[in-house]
Amino acid sequence: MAGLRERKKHATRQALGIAAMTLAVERGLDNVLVDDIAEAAGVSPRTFNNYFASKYEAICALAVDRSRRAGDALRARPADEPLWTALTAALAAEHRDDGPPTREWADGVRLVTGHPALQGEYLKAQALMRDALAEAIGERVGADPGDMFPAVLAGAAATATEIALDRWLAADPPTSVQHQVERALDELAEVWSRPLKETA
Amino acid sequence: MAGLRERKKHATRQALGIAAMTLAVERGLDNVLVDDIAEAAGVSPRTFNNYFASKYEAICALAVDRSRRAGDALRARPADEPLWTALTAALAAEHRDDGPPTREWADGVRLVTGHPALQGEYLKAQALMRDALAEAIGERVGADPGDMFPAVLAGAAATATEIALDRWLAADPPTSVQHQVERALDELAEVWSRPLKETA
DNA sequence: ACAAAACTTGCGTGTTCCGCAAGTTTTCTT
DNA sequence: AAGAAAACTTGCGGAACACGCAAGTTTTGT
Repeated sequence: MAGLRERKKHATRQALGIAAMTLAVERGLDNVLVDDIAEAAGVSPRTFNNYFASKYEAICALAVDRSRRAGDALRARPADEPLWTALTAALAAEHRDDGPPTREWADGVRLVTGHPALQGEYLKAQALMRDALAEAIGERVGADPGDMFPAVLAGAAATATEIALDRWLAADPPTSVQHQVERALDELAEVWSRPLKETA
Repeated sequence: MAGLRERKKHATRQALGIAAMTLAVERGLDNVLVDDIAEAAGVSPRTFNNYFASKYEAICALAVDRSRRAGDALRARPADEPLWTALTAALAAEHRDDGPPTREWADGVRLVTGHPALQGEYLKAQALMRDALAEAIGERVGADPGDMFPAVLAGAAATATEIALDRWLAADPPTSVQHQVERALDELAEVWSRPLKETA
């Protein structure tokens, strides 16, 4: 059951992350102070900085957590499944809508992916996802150390996911993220099949 | 000849970037103040912040500039050259050693790619490179708007370049960056040729 | 039940980042 | 060539931030 201490820590981190994101969406990024976030999460301002080095980091915490799960999601797929199937399923599962109402979530994503001041933090989350995926892919296919296949595939999948997110934000009428992710990965498979050296 | 104003601005920006990077390598990132950088570059502290929003941004300015050039480097290749040849040549050219002595440069790269506080800024530079390359690739192959080929290939090339840089930093005996980039891109071509859906 | 380890909190401080307004330099117009 | 317009630099001022430290509190392990 993972110890009280750890559960509390996790809860605080999450509370801070959600508070940060919510406030930023509601009032605009520049009208949110660290103190506000701390207060909304019910901890002291000083404690905020024990969890996050900046408010931007806090706002992107959810994205980071998702990235962290990506590797495990892939590992959770049955071992006899082909890599591509497993990868698609893992990424789709990770983008299932279960959290907050999609509308607010979309605003959050728009903020995080769109605001210049958050770009750095968001890119960290992306990079983490690439790394997590690459490691899991490497394990699954038993790639040897120097092989860049895992990193390249993970990067491509991350790119596709990013494009899927963009399309989802722009989609009218709205669609599910999951659907966009699946579609984008389909396209990725097609793209990958094009002979590189024969392209004019 | 591009106007005096613009030349001056460019010079200041470059001076600040170099000063920032040099000082950070010499003394360690935490022992460099914005004031130090400004003084070393011969401008007022306030002016520093007209050019960069943070000292981290200044330190990564060189990387950003390089990224910016990547797209043009590809565009500069003859139009009748196959894409892959042009891409390899462009990236190799962009990593020719011409700047400062390789040893100091390596320390700089190590700092920028290694220090946690700089990760965000460095990732911005990488992202810029992907975007720049993607755009140039798109133009070259005449991809239509929705096609994710340019983005995916640019991402893969960026990944390979990154790996090349890592290997270069670790190489003993030392090799040229250019060589590592060419080798990594060769490997990328091989990786890309693997059938995605048939991978176990 | 007791000690060790981990976490929270308030305080204090050095640094940062940016708005503002005045002064200077470059560019544009005629 | 001269004067107006636009762009850049600089100092001042202040709000916010990030973090070390030490004292108090909570959880954990024995």
